[in-house]
Amino acid sequence: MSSTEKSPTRGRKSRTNANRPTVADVARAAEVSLMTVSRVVNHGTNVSEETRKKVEAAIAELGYVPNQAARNLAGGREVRIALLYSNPSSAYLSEFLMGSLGEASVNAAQIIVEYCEEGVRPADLVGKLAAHRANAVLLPPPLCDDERLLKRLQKAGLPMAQIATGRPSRHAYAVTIDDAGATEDLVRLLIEQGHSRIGYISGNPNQTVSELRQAGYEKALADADIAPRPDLIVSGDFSYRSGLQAAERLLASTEPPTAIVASNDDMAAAALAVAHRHGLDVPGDLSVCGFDDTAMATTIWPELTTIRQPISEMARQATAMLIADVRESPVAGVDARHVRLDCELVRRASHGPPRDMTVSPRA
Amino acid sequence: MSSTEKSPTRGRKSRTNANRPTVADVARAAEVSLMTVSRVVNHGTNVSEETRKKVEAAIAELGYVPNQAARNLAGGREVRIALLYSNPSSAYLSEFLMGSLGEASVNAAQIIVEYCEEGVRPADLVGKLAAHRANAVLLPPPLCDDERLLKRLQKAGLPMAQIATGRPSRHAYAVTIDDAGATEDLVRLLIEQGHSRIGYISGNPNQTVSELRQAGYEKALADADIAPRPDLIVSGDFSYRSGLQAAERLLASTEPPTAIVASNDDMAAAALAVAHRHGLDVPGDLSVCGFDDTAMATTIWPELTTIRQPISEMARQATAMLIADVRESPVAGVDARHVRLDCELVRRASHGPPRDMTVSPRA
DNA sequence: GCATGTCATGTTAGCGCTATCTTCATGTGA
DNA sequence: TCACATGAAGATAGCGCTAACATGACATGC
Repeated sequence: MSSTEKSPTRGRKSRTNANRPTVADVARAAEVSLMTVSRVVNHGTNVSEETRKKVEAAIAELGYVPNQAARNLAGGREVRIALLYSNPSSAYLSEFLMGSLGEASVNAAQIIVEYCEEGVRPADLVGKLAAHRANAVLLPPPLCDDERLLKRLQKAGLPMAQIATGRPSRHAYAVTIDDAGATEDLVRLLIEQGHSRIGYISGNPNQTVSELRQAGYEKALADADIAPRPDLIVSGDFSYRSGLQAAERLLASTEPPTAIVASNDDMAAAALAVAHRHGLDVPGDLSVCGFDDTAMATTIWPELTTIRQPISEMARQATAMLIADVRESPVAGVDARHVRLDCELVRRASHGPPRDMTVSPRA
Repeated sequence: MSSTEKSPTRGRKSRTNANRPTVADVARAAEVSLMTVSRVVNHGTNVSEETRKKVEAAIAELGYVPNQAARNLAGGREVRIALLYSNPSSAYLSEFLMGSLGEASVNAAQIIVEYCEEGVRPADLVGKLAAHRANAVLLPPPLCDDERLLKRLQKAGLPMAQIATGRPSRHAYAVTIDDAGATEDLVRLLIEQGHSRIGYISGNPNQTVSELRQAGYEKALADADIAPRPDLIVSGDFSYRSGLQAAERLLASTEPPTAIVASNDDMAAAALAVAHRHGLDVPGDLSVCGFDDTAMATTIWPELTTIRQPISEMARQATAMLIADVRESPVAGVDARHVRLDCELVRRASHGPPRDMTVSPRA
């Protein structure tokens, strides 16, 4: 029942958090007032260069680190960002979290991870968010495309950020990549290597990026005057399983493709497995490309040629936007901003010229 | 420059956090004092049943949620747990994070995710932790087995928790499973189905669980009076890549195994891929089993028979232990507690009786 | 009956920080 | 010259909560 029994500094010490230096300590050391220290630590306006240096020296010497709890209390602007997820693709999620948690940690914001079932009622969800005191929401795919959810969150006045959506909302922040362009690049690469029968495995139609990626594929073909063949476009849903089926169908064709572009890495990995099961050499007999550059891409063999999507960076930026919104702009929701990040074509070992090309290149 | 210009409630409102109800509001509504509300919200000792009900009703009515920042400030016991990771196996990490973040969120603790390179100097690391004001450390594998790191953290007086280690330290909390027993069960299952040539792909020797799992394999063989064959034990390092090589070696044997037990799912998946490349049917020609039951196990085809390791629950419990330590026990480090959780053999489609057994069972 | 204990509750004083107001020195232009 | 803006500080008052102590109402034992 008693813990501070033998503590030499009763009462006092037991409440203080491991007697860490406080602003007061720094102020004393630097021979300035409390507020001056606070000003230096924060924006740093209205402080003379000389004073700032003194304070900074004192901070360094004492190893002062601001107490975030006190800051939040005094400032009244605690940032609690709910990360809603429904797609348990662990590779995506963990990379996402790395970016988001990193940014949150730097800015002393809280990330609350909330699993959101497929058919959850948006109203219930909003209630839950309130209970968690969330004041911003992070929406990775596929939730970023859920219109009802977006509308509900907007109505609740919560700033939100869509990550990797194909259709950024006017009422939300959004961080995207050029899905169409990236896919186009990938397909163009294959065409340049001599492929003309290029199969495509599309993504889940409930994610808006699926359309964009497919459009990129079609555009690349059109630009090269290759007539699109409907039998070379097979629908998947981003799962490995669906990739297996899709690849089987593509390879069962009477005139099978010499390359398969899958709209994510999981399905590309599945296509690879199917190719091997059919006794095909990759990339000798069949080139296979993916999208995302998740861990899977370098896990499997041969390593996948794919599009590197900067998931972690996207999460980081989205988180930063929300933090800025909550901390600064009280008129949230109107001046939403959309950001598009670059992505990169990563050439690895799963693609190459088609077999007939290696015999007589440039046919 | 000015934001509260037209605000009807100057000064006052701009500082308060979206005028949420506070203890004072609840106290007023319930007609009791501030402290009584606090007591109800916390431990709840020394409050009459009648009063408690009144307060709880008021809390429910107003939708009061305690302000954690204020609590931490007043209580002086902010919990900041550093999660050190070096193994970027995303499947593991994201499941781990789910458990840990969930528990942390419920208990209003902070999780700080810190990437820790292979050869980082423990001294530097401790410095970094101090800068983050971390007051507890979570150590997933393989860091949980780094003796130098453990020693250094202990010296720094930081309570720590090892997750999935084979060698719990006296100075740390630990959450483990019965790695040896689980592997034994798996191998026994194969033996019961008629296998006797069972290959084994071991894990990274820098993780203590590797030994335990292999010991389980050997024990199961010994119990069944099957002479161990050194050529059936191949070393891997938990990576898919190493699994490919190991499986190739096993299958290249003059008398190849009829089953392969890999000490994790990634390597089992690799073994599966190699089997397919060799034209072997799984499980018809070869049974393949894994360990962990990560997303990989159900992603690939056929789905993997494996050991389900409750990663998320392990992370949750470890986090809970650390929170309890920081919040309550000031004599940390001595009364460390170790917990062992149950794990489960998950029978899926990648195992079955060996081919010759299907012809003449019970040979 | 009075000292003493126990329980339910109230009062007070901060936790460490920042918003806001105030002060005091400097410019600046009429 | 003085009113007035501007910049660089300091003083003060809380943010919402809880630890520690104080109070008052009973029950207990001698």
